[in-house]
Amino acid sequence: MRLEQPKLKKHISTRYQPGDAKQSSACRSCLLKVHCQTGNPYTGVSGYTGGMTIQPRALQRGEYLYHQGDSLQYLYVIRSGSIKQLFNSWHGTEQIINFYMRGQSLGLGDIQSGSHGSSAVALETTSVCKLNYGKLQTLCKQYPDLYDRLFSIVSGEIYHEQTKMLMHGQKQSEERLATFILDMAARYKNNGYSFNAFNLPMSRHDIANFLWVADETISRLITKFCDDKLLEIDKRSVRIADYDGLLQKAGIQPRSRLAYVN
Amino acid sequence: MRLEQPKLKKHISTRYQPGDAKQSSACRSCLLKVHCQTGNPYTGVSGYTGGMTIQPRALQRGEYLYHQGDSLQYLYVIRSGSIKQLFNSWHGTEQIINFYMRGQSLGLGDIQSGSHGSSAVALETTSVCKLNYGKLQTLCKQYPDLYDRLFSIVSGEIYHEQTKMLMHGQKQSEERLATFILDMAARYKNNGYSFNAFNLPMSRHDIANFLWVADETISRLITKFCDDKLLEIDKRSVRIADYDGLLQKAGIQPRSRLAYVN
DNA sequence: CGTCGCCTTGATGAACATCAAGGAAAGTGG
DNA sequence: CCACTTTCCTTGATGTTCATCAAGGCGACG
Repeated sequence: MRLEQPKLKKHISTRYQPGDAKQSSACRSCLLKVHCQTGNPYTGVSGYTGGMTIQPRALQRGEYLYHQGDSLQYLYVIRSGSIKQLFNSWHGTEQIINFYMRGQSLGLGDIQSGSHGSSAVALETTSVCKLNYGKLQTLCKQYPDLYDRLFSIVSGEIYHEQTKMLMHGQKQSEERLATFILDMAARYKNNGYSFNAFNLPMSRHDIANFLWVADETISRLITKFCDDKLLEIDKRSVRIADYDGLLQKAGIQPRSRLAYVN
Repeated sequence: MRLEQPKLKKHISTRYQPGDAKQSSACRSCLLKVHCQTGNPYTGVSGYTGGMTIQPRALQRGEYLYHQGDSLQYLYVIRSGSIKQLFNSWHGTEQIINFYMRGQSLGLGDIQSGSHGSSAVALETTSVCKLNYGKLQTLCKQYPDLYDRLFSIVSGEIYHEQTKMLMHGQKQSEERLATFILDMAARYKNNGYSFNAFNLPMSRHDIANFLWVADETISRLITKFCDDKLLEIDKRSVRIADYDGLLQKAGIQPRSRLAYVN
């Protein structure tokens, strides 16, 4: 009794080349994934996709993707680089709520209210795809499978937020920092990079703000971790020297929930 | 070219009586809302609804609705009572992630993984509606508007989680407790109760756990708030004596984001 | 070279955890 | 009904973690 859904996969097989370099790792976890035509030869064609476009200009360090209070026009997915999500309270203080890295989506928490409840600022040169939310809704009506996928992603975001809570709930700041570093490592690993040697995109100050400790405390802890031969850090480049030791400091079991926070 | 959507409102007008007492305040924010037939005379009829049913037996204090690790079968909406969401870490400690009160949904963060990442325990005698997730998906395919509604709710949950983070990010435990109490007040108000006199459903121990402070600290702060004429507390019954004073202690502006945390 | 931003290190003090003891209310069994 | 335990909460004394204040190092950049 129902009309058949448009045959999505067939379209893809003719129009979208999975081998396309630009579609690779950053897109694996993207919410539009199979519907996306950015970076493939058919970008210009207006068809069943068209919701997703690459933001033409990359953001520079410190630049805002959107401001707290802006109305929600787009959702964003990070192609490369990283972004901090921050909340400005009325008495002028800033609180970093999240760090987003490539493949992650921004704005999902602002759908209900229709406006951005916090700001997004690039930590480094960052390129994003943007996705008109109105068009996304239309697209979803056409392809209910996309709805399911979106659902899964948004649900995952809740899970992620709650897991982050667990990290912050660790009372010792030492535990929190260790968990944070392990989480960063896990994220780099997820993106196909080395998990035991990477560059932190954020400043010490940002880390301190995010972990709710004083800047000086982060500094001290980092030197302590180095003294204890857990890490080797030169400015923002990190090498994990003793993974198990870090796990122990973090007080977490290898494959527990906290092993992947952000 | 597309089949018409089933005319939902028509069905409702004949089958569902909005005046039904059992459908009142607890259901206002429920995710199924208009699709729900619990508590109306047609409950037994298998029709386009049927995803949502009332859990026959109410939970008693301390009873588990589900356990961490259980596979996700249902989403739940609280009809009356309250529930704490808690995470058990491998070294045996418990961390309360959330308190849920009537009208709120449980399990949304567990959709992606397909299993409950934390447990849900009743704080008092609690009645819930349960909602088979598989059926919900089917229902959504039939009524895309339901999808949009669900989406909004899940997005709101992210927003809510992030706002909770802001509360926890307040460094002084005094601020956190004040924010917590104001939040409880706001929730009672939302449910149609008095906002300046209510009963806390959770123990001091639970509050302490949730706010990441020692039990003794909560005790001391409460007596301090009473001494300062901000509150009058007898066991679990709270009366807010000085609302503005509490706001000031919490360090928040009347209608700011933190005014409604949970 | 000087200035600025970012980070580090040291000294001090405050907030809060921990340890310890006891009170009040509620349940339990006689 | 009364002892009895148990749970939950309160209050006090002490110690530790971490914020704050202060100073200086170091690379980047003009």
